[in-house]
Amino acid sequence: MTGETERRDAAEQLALALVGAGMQRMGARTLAAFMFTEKDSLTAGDLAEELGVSAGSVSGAVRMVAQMGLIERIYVAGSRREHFRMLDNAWTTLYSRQHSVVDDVLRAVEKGVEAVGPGRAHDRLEYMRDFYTFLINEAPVLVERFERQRRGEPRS
Amino acid sequence: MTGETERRDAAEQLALALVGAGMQRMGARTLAAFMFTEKDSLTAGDLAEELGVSAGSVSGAVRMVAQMGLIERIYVAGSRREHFRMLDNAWTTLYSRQHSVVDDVLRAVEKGVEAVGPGRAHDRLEYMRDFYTFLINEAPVLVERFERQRRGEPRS
DNA sequence: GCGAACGTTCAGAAATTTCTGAAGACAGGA
DNA sequence: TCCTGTCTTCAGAAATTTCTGAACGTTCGC
Repeated sequence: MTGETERRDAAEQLALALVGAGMQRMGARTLAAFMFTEKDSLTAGDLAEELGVSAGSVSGAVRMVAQMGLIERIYVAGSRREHFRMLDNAWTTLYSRQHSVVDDVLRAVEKGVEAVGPGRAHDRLEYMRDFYTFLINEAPVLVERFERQRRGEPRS
Repeated sequence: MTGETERRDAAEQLALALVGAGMQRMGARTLAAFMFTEKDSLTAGDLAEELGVSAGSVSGAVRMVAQMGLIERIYVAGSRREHFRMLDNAWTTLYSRQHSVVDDVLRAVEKGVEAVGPGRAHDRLEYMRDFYTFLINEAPVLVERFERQRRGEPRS
């Protein structure tokens, strides 16, 4: 249907959008490569070639993305190289992870609430705290709802 | 209750957390300053002094934060300076804005779906597209629910 | 029109992030 | 044990982001 060039362009564009969303460049490109491959798994060498970067860069990027829980190492018999595969729930995982960032903000705000006496600032901080708390609680519910809906299950 | 130092420390900590969430440093510090002030409004000069940075930096940061819709210019009679105030709905606004970033990702993914023929990649892209579409749709609902709940209104 | 008070812009400095490539570590086979 | 293929680490290079400060605009009062 489409040429190799179009595929790569689309992958690069996705990577760019992910960078815009706050991801490291190399990690984003790695994830996009997994997104667009037809192969079962990719090795560090595959990635280096596909992305046109050094082995060192790939090593770092893969480590980061793996630790984010988006890809996993798999062991392929008869191959000495390490193979990686993208997890099915990578995107929902990524969404949840972004909420761990929200958690950091929330902790900072809670400290603020304690550090400030009554007044406008205190009120503002409480409002913010409440909203972020709400988000933290609702995010997993949202993801769960998506998954249920996708599996075609009836609403709980 | 607390000293000036504690207040500033807490503000800096919030700024740091916001940077972790992907905000520009200066914008985050500006927002934190608004969060922690007891004043009605702040001028560029106030911010420069509070944050210990140049007028140029403040100008850029204020522009960015204002354009994000988190603060607004207000006109104070008898003052030639421009005053700024944080909007009450700043945090829900910020949350919604983050979803405009999600929108960029979604567009890139949709392009990918078109650019790739049937196969694993196509399936993965579709799954991702569906999840991000779901998020885009649900985010405003979530915010609305928070606001209703906060106003103490009964569940719709 | 002129000066004072503010705000903005922008070129370059400073700081930070990102990438590379070479050296090293490690595992397996001979 | 030594060699080979693969992965990791890390110091420094390159690119990018961020901040400053000086020059320039604008507005207002006189």
